[in-house]
Order: sequence, then C-alpha cells, then structure tokens
Amino acid sequence: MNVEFVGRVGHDGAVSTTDNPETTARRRGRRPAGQDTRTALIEAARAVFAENGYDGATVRAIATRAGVDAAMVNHWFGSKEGLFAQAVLELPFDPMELQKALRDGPGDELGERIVRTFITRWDSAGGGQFVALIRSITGHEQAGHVLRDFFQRFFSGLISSIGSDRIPLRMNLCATQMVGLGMVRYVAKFEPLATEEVEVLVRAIAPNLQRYLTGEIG
Amino acid sequence: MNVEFVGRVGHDGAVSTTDNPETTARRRGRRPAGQDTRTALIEAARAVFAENGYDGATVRAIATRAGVDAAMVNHWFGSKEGLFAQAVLELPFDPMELQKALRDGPGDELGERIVRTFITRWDSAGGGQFVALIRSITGHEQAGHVLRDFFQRFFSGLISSIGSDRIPLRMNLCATQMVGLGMVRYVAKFEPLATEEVEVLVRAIAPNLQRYLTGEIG
DNA sequence: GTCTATACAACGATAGAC
DNA sequence: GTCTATCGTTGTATAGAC
Repeated sequence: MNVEFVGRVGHDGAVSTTDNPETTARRRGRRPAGQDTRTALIEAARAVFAENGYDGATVRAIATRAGVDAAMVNHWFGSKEGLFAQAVLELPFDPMELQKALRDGPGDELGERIVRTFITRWDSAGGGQFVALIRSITGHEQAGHVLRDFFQRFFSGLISSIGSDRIPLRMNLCATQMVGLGMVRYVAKFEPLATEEVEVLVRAIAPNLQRYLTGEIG
Repeated sequence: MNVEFVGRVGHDGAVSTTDNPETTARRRGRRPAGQDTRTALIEAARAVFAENGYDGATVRAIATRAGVDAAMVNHWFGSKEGLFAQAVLELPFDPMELQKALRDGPGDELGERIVRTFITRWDSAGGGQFVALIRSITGHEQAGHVLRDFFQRFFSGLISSIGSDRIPLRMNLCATQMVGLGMVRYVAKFEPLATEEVEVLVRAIAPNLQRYLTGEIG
C-alpha cells in the first residue's frame, strides 16, 4: 500500500473547541467548525483496535462508531495505519514512511539504522509519549495485542527484506531490545543511558540488534 | 497505630510510665495478636522508598514510620533489600540470594545464567507480577528512581565481579535487554516468544547479554 | 512452660565536617 | 587526618501469645 502520512504528528493542536460532542444527528456537507471529527475518530479507533486488534479492526467500523464517514480516516490520518499510530500508539512518526526509509541501505547495517532512528525520533518527541504508550499497554488488557500486531507488521517487513529464517522469533527478539531501550531511556531513565549521546548507544546496541536480525540465534 | 500502653522498663525492673500518647517508647516482647508488624513495615517501606529512592530510604526511617524497631526489618525480611523486594518490587525472589547464586560459575557464562534464571523465576511466579511491577514504575513518578537504584546495585555487583570497564553503561544496557524481555514475554505477550522454551531463549538472548557484560561495546 | 515477636544495645563500615 | 554522626546489621534478653 502506498501511504501518504497526512495526520498531524504528536502535538495536540488547538482544534478542539467543541461544545457538544454527543450530538447524534448527522447532516450532509461540511460540519460546523469546532466539531472535532478527528478526536472522535481517535476515540473510536482506540476502542475498536483494543477490541479486535489491528487486522480485526475495520476502517468502516471505526468510522461508524465515531459517527462519521469512513473517508474521514483517510482525510485526517492518511491511512488505517496512520490512524493506528495516532490513536493507539501515539507514535511520533509514520510507521510506513519509517519502514521505507530504513530499507534504504545495506542489510548488515539495518540494526544500526533502526537504533539510530528509534532514539532520534523518540528523543525529539520527548520521552513522555513513550511513557504514555507503555502505560496504555500495561493498562488495557487488549492493548498488548495491538502492539503485537503492529510490531509484527513493522519488523517482519524489514526482516523479510533481508532474508533471514525464523522471522517471527527474530521479530520478537528485536522487540525485546527496542522496547527495553525505550523503557530504560524514557520511562525509568537510568543514567548514564538516559542522557547518553545517540551514536554511543548506536555503537553499543546496534550489533546486538543486528544479531537478532541476521545473526546466528541458536 | 498499635501503641495503647506506653511504658519503659529499667534495668532494676522498675516501670516508669507516662501518659503522653506520642511517646515513641514501646513495650518489648511479643505484641498482641492482630498487630501486623510485617504489613506495617511493607506499607511504610512503600512510602519511604517512593519518596527517597532505595539509597535515600533508611531502615530506621521505615521502622519509625511503621512504629516498630529497625531490627524488625531483618527479622521479617532478612535485609533492607529483602524488604525492598517484598514491598516495592514484589519480586518473586530474594535479590541477594539470587546475586550470590549467579556469581557461581564462569564469567563468560554469566549472561546465560542471568537469562535462564530470569525467565525461570518470573515464569514460575506467573507473568502478572511483572505486569504489576511495570505498572508501578509507569504509574508513580518516583518508582522509576527506585528501580534504577535497585538495578544499579544488583547488576553492578555482578559486573564488577568480572572486571569490565564502563560499568554504569553496561549495567544500563543489560537493563534494556532484561526489561525488554520481560515486557515482550509477560506484558505484551508476543508470540512465539511468550510461550517459547526457556533454553531456546537462552541460546538466542544470552550472547547479546554477555556482550553487554564483557564484550566490546564501542 | 514454650515459643517467638519484640525492643534495645552495640558493632563494623562509611560518609562528611572540620 | 580525626572526629562525629549515621548507616545496615547482629546479638540478646524479655514480654506476652499460645
């Protein structure tokens, strides 16, 4: 799928000046200013993704619950994945665009690119968003399922492009390293890692990630 | 809380009493049934650890808040670290005993022992305890500080025994791998890793942890 | 009477003030 | 360097539950 990332990233703009979000009557044409379709979609998406996982959740179901047309998903978030990123994971980047960028370059340096990009993006977004992500995962029972689907899609696409065996396990192992990195740097804030230079961490962690991607894992 | 009679017994057997209810002196000997010193210590420890971190919290301060003697910490929990494990981290094992066990064996197999023990212990405890641990870290602001102190003490003791440089960073890197492993196996429950055989994971992960412990990290 | 939870004193280690 | 305060821990006598 070719995805153009339209949705805003991270910040909550001054969009929501809604006075009554519980209106059930639907009109055709452009709705009055201040009716925050985008927020309604995010809330509906949180519920539907949590209930059914990524693959099980349909754009139509989300739009119906939000009380808007399904086309609004593409208008506000570019794609189903863009909505997913904004609503559930609150990622500070677009997964597809990132995956595409990571594929550019030699396969034996993929781990390096992943670690560098991961730290750079989350750093610039501020650690608070990662904390919110983890909290949503530990809080809701189904949120782990959502993250699992996402990781599977994201990492398995990367790994398959360099042709390793035991893709599912390798994807899981990569997840342990990257999630743990986020936990230590942004949630628990261990020193010196939390304030360490990016390239130092890349040199330290990338070889381990690369082993999970293409190395011998027993 | 549990002081209804305030008195002090001198060496000569004379009993001097006071009617001041705020006197800190307490009777010796076994207290009336139903006065749960152990629970009082855990509750006090939660508060003091959360306020001051591991090193900042003193056994005496905890005992004072619980209204008992500091020696009760050793009597009921073996040590300050045992109390910490029970009260804040709710670990399914005793950190000191575990650290001692991990030191037995060749240094180049330390990573293997850590991974195997980590998975075995948490598996037998059920993943729910790990979820609770993570939730307490993400929830309370100070809990990350507590975990940080604990990890530092636990891992730095292990690493220093095998003599590597850059101990603090290596400890942090080990934390990324182990915390991430716990997140993926017990919280997010990625498959196949969540139900994978222990020894398969040991072969996959131990070399990476060993590199953080004694290898070249850039 | 027996057992044990308890308080108190004291020890070695350690960190900071002077 | 010396002194002091405080830390975690240990030993021990004992009060009170059983």
